Amino acid sequence: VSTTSTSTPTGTPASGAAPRRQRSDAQRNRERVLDAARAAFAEHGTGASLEDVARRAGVGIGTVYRHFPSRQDLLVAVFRDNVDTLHAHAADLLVADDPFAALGEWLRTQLQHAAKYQALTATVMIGLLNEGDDAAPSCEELRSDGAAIVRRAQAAGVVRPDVDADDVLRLVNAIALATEEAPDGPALASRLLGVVLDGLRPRPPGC
Amino acid sequence: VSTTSTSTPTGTPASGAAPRRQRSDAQRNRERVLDAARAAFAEHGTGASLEDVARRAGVGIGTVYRHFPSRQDLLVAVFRDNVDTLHAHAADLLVADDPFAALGEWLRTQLQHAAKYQALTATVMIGLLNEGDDAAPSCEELRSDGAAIVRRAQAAGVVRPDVDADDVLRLVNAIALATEEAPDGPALASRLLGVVLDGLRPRPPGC
DNA sequence: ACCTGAACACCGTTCAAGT
DNA sequence: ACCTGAACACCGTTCAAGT
Repeated sequence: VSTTSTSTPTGTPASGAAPRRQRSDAQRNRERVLDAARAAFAEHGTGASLEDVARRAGVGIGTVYRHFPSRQDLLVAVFRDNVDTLHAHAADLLVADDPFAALGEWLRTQLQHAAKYQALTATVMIGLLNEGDDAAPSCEELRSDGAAIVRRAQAAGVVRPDVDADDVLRLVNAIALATEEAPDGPALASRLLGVVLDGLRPRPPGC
Repeated sequence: VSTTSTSTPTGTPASGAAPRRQRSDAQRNRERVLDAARAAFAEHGTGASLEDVARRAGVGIGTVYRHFPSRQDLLVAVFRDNVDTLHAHAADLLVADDPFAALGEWLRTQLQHAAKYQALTATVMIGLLNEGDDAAPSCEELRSDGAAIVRRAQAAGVVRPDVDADDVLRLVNAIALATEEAPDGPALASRLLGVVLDGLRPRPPGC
C-alpha cells in the first residue's frame, strides 16, 4: 500500500518511469517521526501517546497521521528495525556447522531484539503471523528466513518434522511476551526457550 | 486490601467481631457490575470501556469505581472465575494414575479457560506471576495447585527437575496469548502445547 | 453508607486553512 | 504537495450533592 519505501521502488508497474519522489522535507519529517516513535515506544510501550510522538518529532499531529495513517503502521515501521538486523544474521546461520545450534541462536537473537521496544516486536510479530500468508512484507522476510533455518534442521533430522517456522516464531515471541516484565526477564526467557528447544527435537523411537 | 471478600472473612484481626457487613443493595450492585464486566470483557477484551460496564450493570460509573478502584481489580475479580473451576479440577488430577498425563490435562484445561474472556486470563495470570510471591491470593491457589502437580510428575521421574510450576504456567499462558487471535487458535494452541510438553520430559542420558 | 452523574482532563482522529 | 493545529468525539477518573 505504501509508496514511500526508500530502498526498493517496487511499485508503479507500467512504463519504466522513476518512482514518485517525495518532497525532501516530507522525507525528513517521516524520518523524524520514526525516530520519535522509536523513543516513545521504547519508553512507554505499544500504547505510547501519538501526540507525544508529534511533540518529540517537532511536527504537527497531522503530519504523524499523514505518514502513518494508523498506529499499527507506525508499529510495523519500527518493527522493521528488528527485521533488518535479524535478516542479516540469518544468512550466516544458514551455513553454520550445526543446524540445531543455528536454530537455537536464531531464536535467542529474536528474544534479545524483542526486548528492545518493550512488547512491541512480539506483539506486532504475533499479529502479523495471525494475518496469515498475505501479511506485511517485513514479516515475510522473517518467515522465509525462519522457514529455511527450520527446514535445514529438519533435513538433518535434528528437529521434529511436524512443526513449521510459524510455530517456532510464535513460541519464541510468546516467551518474549510472557517474560517481558518479569523480575529476571532475560534469564527466565532463556530457560523457557531451553524447554521449547528440547521440545523441538525429534522423539527417538525408544524414548 | 479489599474488605469485601464474601467467603473468607480473614480481615479484622482483634476481637472476634463478625466481619463488616455490606448493605444488601451494595452487595447486589457489586454482583451486577461483575456480571456486566464478564460480558464486556468477553466481548471487547481487556480494554473494554468501564462506562459500558456501568451502563450494562444499570449503575452509575461511580459505583463501578467504588467497588473496583482500578481496572486491574475488576480484571482480577473476573479472573477468579477460572481459578475456581481449575482449583476444583486440580484435586482429581493429583490422584490420577499417570502423573504426566495429569500435568498435560491440567495445562490443556488452562488453555480452554484462557480463551473464555479473550486474552484476559492469560494477561492477568502473567502479570500476577511477575509480581512474585506476594501476589493476589487467587493466583497463589493456582500456583500451589500447579506446584503439587508438577512436583508429583518430577518425583515420578517423568518431568525434568530444573523447571517449576511458574515456568510451566508462564509457558501455557504465553501460548494462550500467542494463539488468541489466530485463524485456528485452539488447534494451534494444542499443537504448541504438545511441543512444550515434550520439552518438559527429562532428557535421557543416551539421547 | 452508598449511589449518582456532572465536571474535568486527556488523548485519538479529522479536516479546513495555510504555505 | 505537504504541514499545521483547532475542533470534535470519546473515555477514564474524581467528587460534591443527593438518598
